[in-house]
Amino acid sequence: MNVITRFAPSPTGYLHIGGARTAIFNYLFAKKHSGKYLVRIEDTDKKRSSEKAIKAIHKGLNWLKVNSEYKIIYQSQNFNSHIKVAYELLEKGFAYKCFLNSDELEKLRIKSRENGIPIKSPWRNKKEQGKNQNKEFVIRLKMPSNGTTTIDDIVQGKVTVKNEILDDMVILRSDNTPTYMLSSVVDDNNMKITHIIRGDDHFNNAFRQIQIIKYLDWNIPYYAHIPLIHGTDGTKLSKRHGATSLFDYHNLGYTSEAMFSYLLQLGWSTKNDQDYFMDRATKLFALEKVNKSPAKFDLKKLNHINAKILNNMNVNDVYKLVIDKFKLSLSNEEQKRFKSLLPELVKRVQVYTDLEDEFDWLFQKNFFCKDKNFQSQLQKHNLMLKEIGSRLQKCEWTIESIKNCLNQYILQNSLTFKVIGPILRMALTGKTNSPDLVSIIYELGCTITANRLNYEY
RNA sequence: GGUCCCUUCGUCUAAUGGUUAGGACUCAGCCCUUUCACGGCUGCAAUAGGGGUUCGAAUCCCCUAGGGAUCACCA
Repeated sequence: MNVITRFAPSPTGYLHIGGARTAIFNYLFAKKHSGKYLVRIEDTDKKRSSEKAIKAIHKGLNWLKVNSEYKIIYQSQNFNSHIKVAYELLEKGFAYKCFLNSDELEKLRIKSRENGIPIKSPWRNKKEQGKNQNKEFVIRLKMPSNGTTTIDDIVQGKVTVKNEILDDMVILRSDNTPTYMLSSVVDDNNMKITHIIRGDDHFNNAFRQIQIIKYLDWNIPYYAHIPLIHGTDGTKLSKRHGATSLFDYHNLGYTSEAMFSYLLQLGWSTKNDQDYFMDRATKLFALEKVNKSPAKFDLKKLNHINAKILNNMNVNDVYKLVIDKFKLSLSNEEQKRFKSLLPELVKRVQVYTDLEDEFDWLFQKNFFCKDKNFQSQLQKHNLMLKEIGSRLQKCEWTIESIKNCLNQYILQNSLTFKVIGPILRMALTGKTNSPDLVSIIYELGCTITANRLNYEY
């Protein structure tokens, strides 16, 4: 089979992480089967759609590297074909005009809900609309009233529903625009989508939409309704759970590789493999292995994956991420210093934006320790720092010599590294923890090191 | 409320009738160590509850409880 999948977001806001995961699944499934992966913007609701949102979605997809290589499809551009189908359904008797006004509809809705029956307009069985000819109407699909509908969903399994619970959904609005329920089905058919992979909040819709397909005798696609992502409290992920926009995670210092890997393993895995990167995932991905139950979004695990990825990345790539993020412009010397120290610094953060804390001592001219808590200690050991500083100035500038120089000082003064270490660290970095001191001294260079050790506190 | 779906350590999950129920994250402890990390090792911790079927059930069936999705001229 020639697999074709699609990711079909509605451009009403940013790309949220649930949508991002749906995109990943669609992308991977298509790649795995050497098929096509398409993106379709579902902008049937013009009032809620925006250009800005479309841009945000592309930005997100590009960042995650799951954008389509094919032409992006805009649903609104196919309106005419959708409308045509609505009238075709009407002509064939599978749909009907409904002239209910909003008050009448509201009453019907309340009644339906009380009785636990779906909405079916009284116009369903009226032969001709005669005097209503000029009134506003919607077109509703005439759902089968008996029998059952079964969908063999790749993720959810075989599910059967009684047709009597299906409501006569609106397929064409009174302003002559098609609804999502119609447009989506028509576009999927036109695009020859073979596998519809989407959030399971659409599962109920599938039983309604499939009726259109049956009436028109179109090919029924495979369905795979993947579970939603939940917040830590078990409810559908929303803003109160923290960032829900995919791109927020970029701004927070997560790599797209980490997001990809994490989102993918939220609901899918093979055996005990833990990290799935693009190339491996495309080989292994199988919809059948997707869990039916929703998974909770766990930032701690994301942090862990991100830290691991950051540490396995090429130094230049991490460097670039940080430079871009903070718009740093560094001298050659500073660049070299940063890159040399970066592998050690990265071990200490989970998101690369946390590296910002290191910028002061790394790049600030005339740096000195500003932390009040350490001032007295620095004053107390003023002489020691100066002595070490002057010894270092005479030292050949290699890691080995610097190390020897410090060791000599320790030996001659009957000290241990534990005694001088913390003081040196405060003077050089202003902090109580840092990478190895010898490397720091080496990378800072003789002049800067000496200046910092000679500072009068 | 109707309909549909779900339920294995706190979290993500493995185990498709036979395992001391495995791994990963988190947490705790230890080792390494000039600090903080990295890394390594060890530990805590689960089959929602109740009935069946079976020699044997996390796994199959039923009931209960809990959770979720959906019920628009939104998508």
